[in-house]
Amino acid sequence: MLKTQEYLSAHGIRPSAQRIAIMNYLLTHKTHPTVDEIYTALHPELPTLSKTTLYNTLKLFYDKNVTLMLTLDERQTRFDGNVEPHAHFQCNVCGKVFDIMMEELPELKNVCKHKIGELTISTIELNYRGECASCRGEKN
Amino acid sequence: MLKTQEYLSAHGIRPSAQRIAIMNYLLTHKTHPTVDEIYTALHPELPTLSKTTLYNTLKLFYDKNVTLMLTLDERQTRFDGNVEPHAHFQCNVCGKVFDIMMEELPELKNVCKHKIGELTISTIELNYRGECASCRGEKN
DNA sequence: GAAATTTTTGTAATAATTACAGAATTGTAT
DNA sequence: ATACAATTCTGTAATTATTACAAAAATTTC
Repeated sequence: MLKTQEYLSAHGIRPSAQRIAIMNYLLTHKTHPTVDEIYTALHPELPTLSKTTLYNTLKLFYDKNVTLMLTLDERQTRFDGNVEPHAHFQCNVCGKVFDIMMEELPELKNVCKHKIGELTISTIELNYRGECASCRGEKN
Repeated sequence: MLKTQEYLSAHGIRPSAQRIAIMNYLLTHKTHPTVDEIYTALHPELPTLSKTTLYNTLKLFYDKNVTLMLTLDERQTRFDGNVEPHAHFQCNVCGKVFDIMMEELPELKNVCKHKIGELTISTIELNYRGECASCRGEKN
């Protein structure tokens, strides 16, 4: 818990109880949760937490670069506390999202620059979709 | 107009007047329009077109692989009639979306397969974000 | 310890998307 | 051509993620 607090401070985020709990949840759950999932999970611990606070906090985390916002589904935004360069794979069947570590991701910036030039790239998002191992296995 | 009709038929889509108009719009406007933008643009031509038809049709096009659905913004889905392998760049400032042709995109499937294996990849989506040439130029 | 600032909360508003059921259109068989 | 069946289209209403806003609570500053 102390670690999370320092992590927030180091990124210029005042570590309130709510913020620590939310950040901690994101750091310990690599499931790319939606706002609703986070809200439900934190409810026992923080019964007074409001959705507005959750939205505000996640926006703050995003602005301070400690959280990614993923627009994998068209309806709900998902959040990711892992800000290392990596791609995502979402299964069409079960909907689960998997991390794919990919050191070569930053190199893709050059491919884009080479094609267009003149522009400044701040982020890259690489999303795969298909059928995951366990859903594929359930076919037989 | 005849071309679009054949294109739809070739993909197993019955070419109604609405469908032709919508597909035609997507093929001639590479701006990655939202549902609202398509609706407004087609209104003079098809005053009775309903939003529901538009949603249903775009879903159909997506299922039949003649249209991409882009989840670049978290709120609105955007649509793209260009199904050739390409990436997208969205400007943080003006919001415009640019195509980045990229033949090497299918190769990225192998990178993912190599890391995880066992899974089936159906689509790849690569999104860049940053500042476009003209917005960058307006700084001075 | 009081005032000022920041954070949190709850409610209400907004807006994209979907559900649904009837109307219109199109295709098919006699 | 006509009748019937299937498909497509339409408008309205419901759903739901997100945002706006203003007051309450907590924290910081002096």
